[in-house]
Amino acid sequence: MIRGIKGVKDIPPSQIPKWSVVEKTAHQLAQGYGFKEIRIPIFEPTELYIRSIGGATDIVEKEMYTFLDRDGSSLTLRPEGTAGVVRSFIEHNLINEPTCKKLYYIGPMFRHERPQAGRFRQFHQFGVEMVGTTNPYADIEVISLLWRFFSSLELPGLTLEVNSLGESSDRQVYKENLVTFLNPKIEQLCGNCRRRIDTNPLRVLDCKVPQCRTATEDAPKLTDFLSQTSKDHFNQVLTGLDTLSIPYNLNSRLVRGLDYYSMTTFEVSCSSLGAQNAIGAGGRYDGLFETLGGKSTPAIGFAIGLERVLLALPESMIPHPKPWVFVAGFGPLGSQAGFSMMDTLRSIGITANTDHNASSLKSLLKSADRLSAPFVLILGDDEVSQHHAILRNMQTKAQEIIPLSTASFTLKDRLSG
RNA sequence: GUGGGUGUAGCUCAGUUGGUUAGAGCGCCGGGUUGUGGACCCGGAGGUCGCGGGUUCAAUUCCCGUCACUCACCCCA
Repeated sequence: MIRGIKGVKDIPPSQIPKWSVVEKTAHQLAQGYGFKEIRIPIFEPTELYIRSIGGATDIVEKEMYTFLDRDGSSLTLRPEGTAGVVRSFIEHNLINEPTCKKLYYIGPMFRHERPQAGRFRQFHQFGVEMVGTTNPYADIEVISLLWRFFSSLELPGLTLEVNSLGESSDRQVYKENLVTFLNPKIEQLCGNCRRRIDTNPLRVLDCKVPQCRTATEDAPKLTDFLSQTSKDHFNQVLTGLDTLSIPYNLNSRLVRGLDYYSMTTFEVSCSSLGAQNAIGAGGRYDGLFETLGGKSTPAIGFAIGLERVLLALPESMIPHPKPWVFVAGFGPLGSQAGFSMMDTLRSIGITANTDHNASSLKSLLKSADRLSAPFVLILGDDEVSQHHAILRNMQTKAQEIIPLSTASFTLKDRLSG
């Protein structure tokens, strides 16, 4: 038997209704905010991700699915969406397209991690990118869409945390101060963090190891190193969130794991999720375009993990199936008539189905029951010769005799009621 | 990559202090006669007890290894 790949899941028919609500909500809300959908490739040159995400990050160091193409060039299955969108943006000069400054995507991402609850090797993200403006209103709009997506789906136990990483010059000064603070305390830090002092000192603040927490309690705060411009920007974002009544917590330790973030960053976590509780996150990445060889262009976006959204999705959000009719044609005349009736129904948009393995009325009804058909159209030889059919409501057991000539219209009426 | 838990029927799980034909519930198939589903009753199919090795007269049960699943660390959405 050939098994599927570890951490790569099938989505069985029973799960599709959940996915449909979530995807539909994503499309409708994103478009309602003026975002246009973009579909980018599932694999890209490896270099794209190394340069955008950062060579010292876990994603690049140990989680990418990287392989050689036949010509020897290195390709990578996308571990996230922003890099590809920005690459596409630069490559096609989308900055000149007025309709392309707000883009969204939905699709699979790939990271070689050890699977656990809410974490898979192939997982799906819904993300948006707003390109070309430094205006704080852009930040607010993006966070508002993120928050509205979750509240439309009625996910319980959400917390929004926000922080500002400042401009890269702010961060440079801060980093030096932080390293000076950390170096004397190096003995108290975990092995991971000792390494981080050189590679990415900001992440030390994000460490969950208790000793690291206590060691960094009095660490200098990034907020104190922000330039006036950064401070003003961040304050306007916070004021905007207040105006829109979006609840948030300030978290000066919130550091994103991808190197390209700057200024505003945010993360939504969900208390009903267990260990992997980050359900959506994002921030500004004003430097990424330049990093990838484009013109300096500010941008902000987020990504949401759809599997995690599904885990937290309340049962009540799953829509009831549309009413449909099971056609039970039996006997030489009945099965003929049933078959053409089914086609007539489908031609006017009524969902109709039957079971070709059932031939007696009993077995047909049994099959209809198992498919939880709300209505069954009974068509035996007797009915055909009398030019009518029996419409059975499976829930109430009520049956009515309807003329064959107008059956499809009667059906349409009954199903919509 | 590290650690814990689990692996018995299609599914959820009992069980065997090592001993002839391994159980339940649900599901599935058939029957309870002739054209009416779900309930009930009766019957039936279905398992190399994850795989490999070891100990033993004897292993599904004990030991070792391995693989898979799962949760957590880490990291992230």
